[in-house]
Amino acid sequence: MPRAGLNQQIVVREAARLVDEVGREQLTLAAVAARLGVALPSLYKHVRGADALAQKLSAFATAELAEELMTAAVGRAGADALHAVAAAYRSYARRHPGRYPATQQVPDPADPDHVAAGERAVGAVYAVLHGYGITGDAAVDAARTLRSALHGFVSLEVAGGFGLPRDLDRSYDEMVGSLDAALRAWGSGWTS
Amino acid sequence: MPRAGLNQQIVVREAARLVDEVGREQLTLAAVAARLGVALPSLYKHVRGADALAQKLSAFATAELAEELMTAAVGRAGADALHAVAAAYRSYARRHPGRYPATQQVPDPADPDHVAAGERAVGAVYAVLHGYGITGDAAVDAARTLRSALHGFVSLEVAGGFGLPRDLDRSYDEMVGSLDAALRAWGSGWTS
DNA sequence: GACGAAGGCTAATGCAATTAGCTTATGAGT
DNA sequence: ACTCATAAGCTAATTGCATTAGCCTTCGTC
Repeated sequence: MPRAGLNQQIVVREAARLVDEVGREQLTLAAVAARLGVALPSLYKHVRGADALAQKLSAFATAELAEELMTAAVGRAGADALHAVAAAYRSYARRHPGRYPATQQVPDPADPDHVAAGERAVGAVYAVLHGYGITGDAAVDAARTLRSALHGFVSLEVAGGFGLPRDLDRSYDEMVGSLDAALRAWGSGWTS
Repeated sequence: MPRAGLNQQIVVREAARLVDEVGREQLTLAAVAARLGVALPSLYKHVRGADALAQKLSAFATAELAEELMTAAVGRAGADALHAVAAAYRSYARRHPGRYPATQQVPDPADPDHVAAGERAVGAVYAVLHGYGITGDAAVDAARTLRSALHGFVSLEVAGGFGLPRDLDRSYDEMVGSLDAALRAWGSGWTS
C-alpha cells in the first residue's frame, strides 16, 4: 500500500478548506480523512485528535488573518490604515467563512505559534491606533472597541444575521467612518 | 412507571440551564435527558431532535434577551436609553454565557415565535436610535453598527478573547461612550 | 368504566472519535 | 546493495450520542 505522504500542515490546510466549504461546525476527522484519501485513524499520526485539529486550525487561520492585516496596514497611517485594515478584516471573513470563526478561539498557551499569531493580529489593531496617537491604557480600550466593531460586524454578516436588504458594503463603510471619528476624538470625553 | 410530566418548555428551559453551565457546544440530548431523569429517546416526544432543540433554545434565549432589552429601554431616550440597553445586553451575556451565543443563531422562518423574538430584539436597538432622531436608511446602518459593537464586545468577553488585565467595565463604558458620540453625529459625514 | 392519545420505555442502527496493535514503506548507516 | 528502526498507514474493537421503531401504560374524556 503506497503512502499518502501526509503531514500535519497538509491535514490542517485540508481542514481549513473543508470548513470554508461546509461550515466550522461540520469539521470532522472523518470528512478530512475522506478528502485526503486515508482511513480516519491514520490522521492520529499527525494530530492528537479532533480538539487538537480544531486548535491547530485556529492557529493556522489566525496566522493567515494576521498576515493579511499586517500587509494591509504597512505603509499607511490614520484613517488610511483604518480603512485598509477594516477592509482586509472583512475580506478575510468573507473569503473564509469557516476559517474566520476559528480565529476567534482563544490561543492555546501551549502552542507558541498560536500565541504568536494572536499577538500579531492584535498588533495590527494597535498599529492602527498608533496612527491616531492613541497609546497606553487608552489604547487598550480603543483596541477593544475596534476589535468589537469589526468582529461583531463580520461575524453577524457571515452568520447571515443581518436580515434587511440594504447594502452591507455601505453599512460597513458607515461603521468604519464612525470608528474613524471616534478614534480621532478618543480620550476627549465625547463632548464633541 | 410514573410519568416525568415533561413538555417542550421544560425541556428547552433545562437545555438553557445546561448550556449556561457547560457551554453551548456541550448541548446534548443525552445530558438534557439525564438532568430531567428520563431516557434519551423520551425527549423525542417533545422536540424533533438535537437540531430542533438548539433552534428552540435560540428562540427562547432570544425572547428572554429581547424582553430584558425592552425593559431597559422603556421610559428612556438618547444617551440614557443607549447606556441602559448596552448594560442590559452585556449583563444578559454575562449571566447566560451559554444562552447568549444561541441568540445569535438566525431565526428559523418556520418558527413564528423565533422570528418575533428576533424582531423584538432588533426593535430595542431601533428604539434607541429613534431617541437620537435617526430613521430610515441611516437607521439600518446605525443599527448594524450598534449591534456589531455590542455583540462583538460581549462575544469576545464571554469567549475570553480579551487577554489583558485592564478592567473590562471601563473598556465597555468607553466603547458605549464612543457610540453615543457617533450616534449624536450620525449622518454628518464624520467631519466632527 | 372504557378507550384513545400521549408520554414514557427498551432495543437496534448508524456515525464519529478514540485506542490498540499490526504491517510495511522509507531512508540512514553500513 | 542490505539492514533495520521508525514512521505512516491499516483493520478491529470500544465508546458515546442521535435517531428510529415499536411496545406499554398512564391520563383525560365520554
